[in-house]
Amino acid sequence: MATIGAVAKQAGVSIASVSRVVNGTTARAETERRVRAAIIDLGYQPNSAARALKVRKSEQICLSFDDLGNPAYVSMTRGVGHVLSSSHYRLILSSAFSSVEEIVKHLETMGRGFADGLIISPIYSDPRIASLISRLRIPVVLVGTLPEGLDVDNVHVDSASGIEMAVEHLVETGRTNIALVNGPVTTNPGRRRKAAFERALIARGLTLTDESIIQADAFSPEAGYAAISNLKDLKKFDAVIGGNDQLAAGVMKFCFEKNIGIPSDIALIGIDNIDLASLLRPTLTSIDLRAEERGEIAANLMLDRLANPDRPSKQITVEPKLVIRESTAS
Amino acid sequence: MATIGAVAKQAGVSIASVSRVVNGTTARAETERRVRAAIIDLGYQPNSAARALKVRKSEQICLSFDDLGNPAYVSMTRGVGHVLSSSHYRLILSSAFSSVEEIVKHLETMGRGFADGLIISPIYSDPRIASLISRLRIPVVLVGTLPEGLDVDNVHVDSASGIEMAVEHLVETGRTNIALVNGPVTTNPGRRRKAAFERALIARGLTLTDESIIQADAFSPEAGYAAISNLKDLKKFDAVIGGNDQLAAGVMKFCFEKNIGIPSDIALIGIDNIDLASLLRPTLTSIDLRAEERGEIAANLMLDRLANPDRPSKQITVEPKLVIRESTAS
DNA sequence: CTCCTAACTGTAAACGATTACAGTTTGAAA
DNA sequence: TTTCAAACTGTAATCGTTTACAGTTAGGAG
Repeated sequence: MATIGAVAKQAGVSIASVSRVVNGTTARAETERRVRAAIIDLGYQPNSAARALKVRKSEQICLSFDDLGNPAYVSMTRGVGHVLSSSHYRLILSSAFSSVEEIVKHLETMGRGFADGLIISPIYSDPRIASLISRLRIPVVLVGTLPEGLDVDNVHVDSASGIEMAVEHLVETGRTNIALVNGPVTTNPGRRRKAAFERALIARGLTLTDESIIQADAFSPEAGYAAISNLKDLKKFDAVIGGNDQLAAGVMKFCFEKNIGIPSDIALIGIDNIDLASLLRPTLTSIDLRAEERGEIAANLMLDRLANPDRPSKQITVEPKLVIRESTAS
Repeated sequence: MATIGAVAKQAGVSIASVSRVVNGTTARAETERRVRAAIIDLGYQPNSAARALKVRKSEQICLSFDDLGNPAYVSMTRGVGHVLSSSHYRLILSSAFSSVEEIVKHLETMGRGFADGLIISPIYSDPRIASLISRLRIPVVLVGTLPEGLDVDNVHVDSASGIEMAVEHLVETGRTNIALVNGPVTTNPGRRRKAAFERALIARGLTLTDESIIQADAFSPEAGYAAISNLKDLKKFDAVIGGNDQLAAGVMKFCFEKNIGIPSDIALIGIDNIDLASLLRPTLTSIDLRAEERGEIAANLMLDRLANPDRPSKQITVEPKLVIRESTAS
């Protein structure tokens, strides 16, 4: 494996000159020609560890989230990737955490100069996570609910207002008994959507009982199906909001099997507006949380912060958007 | 930012001793105690670039593929992640390539000691890709069709036999006029599925005309919908095979809108058996290409190769599995 | 108490790049 | 031809680790 020294020798110049040619600083035409020839000759590739050690930069930005299986995160990744591809930073992903421990382990390796910036969207809210993030010496952009007292760039979607829109829309289309099939309350989205749902129902004087919130143990179709199956009497509701589209898809599957008509017997709304929403039958009304856009914003915040390390941190809020489809027709 | 030297000073030992404690070599109990105390005191984290430079290892394995939007790759990632999480290697992902140029750029950075191993699943077959891979000095596991003359570890699913199964199943359930809504033929899967489809039809003496293969320009529901919309006379077919489940979902959507019954008028089969298949209505019969399992196999091949660099390369073939659902009922 | 081995520890040389700084060339102007 | 500034080039220090090697220490055996 050729090093810069080998190239220098082959070209008959100093390693400083090779370095300058590689990094685009000025050099005499003849020098440059010889260096380039030697580089091709030897198949030289600069060693990135050595470079990173010297310049204290890895040219990498890490995007991490908890659940690659959720298409909303895939959209977010697309947004981030799109913005970063026109910068000189490489995007690397780190995902599929199964536990808070893994997140912690991951955050620790972030402290080792492994990336120049971290865009993170944690769904679990554990005090350790906030504390580790605050100790990180690299810029962090947090996508999602900002933990108390953490001062980093943040992009956040007003999911409470999304729930609000969903309830509003259901009421407008004549529904009054609304249930929420919620994701785990150990997660931020789970907790916040639950709270927002309760507020929205109370604000309108709608019935809210213990049974109005049905807890699923994951944000997946299977979990949605299982959760709704456990419900004694689905018929007493005329509308269901899924904690996300996948949960809603599980509910829809159950209703189909039990011959419960959507939207005739029960209206159904999902959250995230992933591709699946328009493929289901009936097509699924959904609250679009603009994941791709949030990814773009996060990436831009990161680039801005990297270029300008001392600016005060920014918090950006994105407004959700109601996408009406068949599952809530009157 | 604390370095090993600062820790050594604080603990009153040499940097060699600190290094030994950190890396788990033997040390006197008292030494170890003092070093650990200093580490916690200073919040020391070893610099990974310096370590990588010295030991010529990054402890990272890179997984790259072209389309994160395809849930099959997400499954594959899960398989890889699962295996790697019990090793000391970190998994990093690199995806969302929009062009062969980007893949090439990416492969070049792989040559810089950025990862210790590369698991790659390229869908485009470009001679440059094969040539770059063969020049890489790190172990490579290729998931998918192995380019001519490239001698690396490989895991490959016999998709021809999958198509075979699909046709067989359709014939058994009484269909004889079968169309394929294929993904782009600029991709390996697109090309191979087309060829396998033609062979299967010819082998059975079934009608195969120019119209039997409908080319979509991506492996997405929208592309499937668009492709099938362009077809003059869908009615002359009694079965459609989608190049993947997402293409099939697009076809299903179209059929629903045009009041074409599935499976009554047309039987439909997808490929990949992603979650979506069981959420659609009717549920979608699909050829399971065992993406998660292929990911596991690939990761194990990689670990094995890393432990044993000189063994001859292995090629492993996975058999697809037909999952029968409603969309092909007689 | 002396000796000896085993266990530990420290010194210093790498790893492969970047970059001040000082020295050398170049070429136009006088 | 000489002069001088601008442009280029080379030397050597440095980034933060690991590790061979040599030196030290500990503690049991004699």
